Amino acid sequence: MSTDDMLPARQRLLEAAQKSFADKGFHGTSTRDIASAAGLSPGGVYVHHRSKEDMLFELSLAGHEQIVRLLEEAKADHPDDPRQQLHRMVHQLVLMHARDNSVARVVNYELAALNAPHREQIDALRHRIQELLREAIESGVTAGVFVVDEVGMTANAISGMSVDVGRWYRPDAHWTPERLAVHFADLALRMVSAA
Amino acid sequence: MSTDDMLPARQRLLEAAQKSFADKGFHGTSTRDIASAAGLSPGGVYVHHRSKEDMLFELSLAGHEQIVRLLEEAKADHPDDPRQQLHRMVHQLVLMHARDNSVARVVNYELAALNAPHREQIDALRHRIQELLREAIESGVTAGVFVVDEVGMTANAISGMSVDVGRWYRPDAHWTPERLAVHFADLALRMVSAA
DNA sequence: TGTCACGCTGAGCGATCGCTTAGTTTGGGC
DNA sequence: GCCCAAACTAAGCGATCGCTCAGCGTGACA
Repeated sequence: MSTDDMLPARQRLLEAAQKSFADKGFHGTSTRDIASAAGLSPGGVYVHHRSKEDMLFELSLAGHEQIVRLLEEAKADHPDDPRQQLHRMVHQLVLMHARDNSVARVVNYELAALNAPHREQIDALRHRIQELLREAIESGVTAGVFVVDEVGMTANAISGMSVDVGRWYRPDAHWTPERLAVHFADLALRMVSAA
Repeated sequence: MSTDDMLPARQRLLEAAQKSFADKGFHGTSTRDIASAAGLSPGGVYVHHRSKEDMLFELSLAGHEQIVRLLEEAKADHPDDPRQQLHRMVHQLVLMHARDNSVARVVNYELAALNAPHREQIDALRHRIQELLREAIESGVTAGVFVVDEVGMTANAISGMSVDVGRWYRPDAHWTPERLAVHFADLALRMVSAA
């Protein structure tokens, strides 16, 4: 075991669930997997969490809120410079998807396992995320800084290349999350500039 | 039921598995789900397929081979024009990920459910796919047509935005697969051109 | 008409699933 | 020293899992 021994059991369970959901999927993970990874017996899970789906929701909610926060900060940091705003947004997004890669996977690939009310809450946050990206591009077009013929599609392409980092990225000394983030943010600016 | 009634049972089973794997995941799909969607009893699956994992492998293999074929055709169609070659590659890739979006999901998101020997075969095809994209960019750089400082990262960004289409795309009268493909291919060219 | 191969059913095997519950342990407040 | 709440275990519930298998029906061929 690691330093996780010192954390409260509730936290240890969430971290164990996070890891397992990320690399085996929600349905590929048993509550016994989670319990034993957290150093508890199978019944120990339910002292701290109502259900397996509830753990997924808690993790998914925290992950989505983190992304919304990052994008809103990026927006607030550069209120009058669309280029810097978009650059910072993509930088933060890619950084997060690389560095907290297991969080990113749960956020983007385990939505189908949420129940209906939980799914609705998450969908509202996802809508907000797309909206922030779209507005950043839109404002650059309005200011005449960006040249984009299809704002919505371009927003999807930029968020897509960023989100997909969570799928393929593996920690690497050469391709650090920071280097990736800078390069992807530069690419995003190319995507919104005239050819 | 649809016209699927006319197809041989083996094919019907594969199509049912495809659909279910795509929207509930491999572990979220039971062999009984597959059987009943194909109009068979639970035991009927094993007349035609050795195991559930074997069905996943067959689907994954066919999907990956389709992608390799599309990219190799794109390469052969424009052997001396890096811009047209890359444009065609991204166009084909996005078209496929939008149009055959359930195939794309199985291809990209169910790799972890494959057993070790099957996973190795698939990984070889995935390596080939990345190689084809990377070479297309590389040849443009060599020819002085593209301006790219990190070929590998750029290849990952371009394949990432294309692959991610499989995750979010839903059939839509306005955003047809064809329109998406053209727009994403244009964006890819922006990504490899000087700012 | 007899028969044999083949597609398929339906019962069911052993394992594992999410989750509950009775009971044990433990540590802080009186 | 006593007590109670909270943390946790071990056993086990009913359901469902992937998969097997004995047997049934049917169509092609002798």
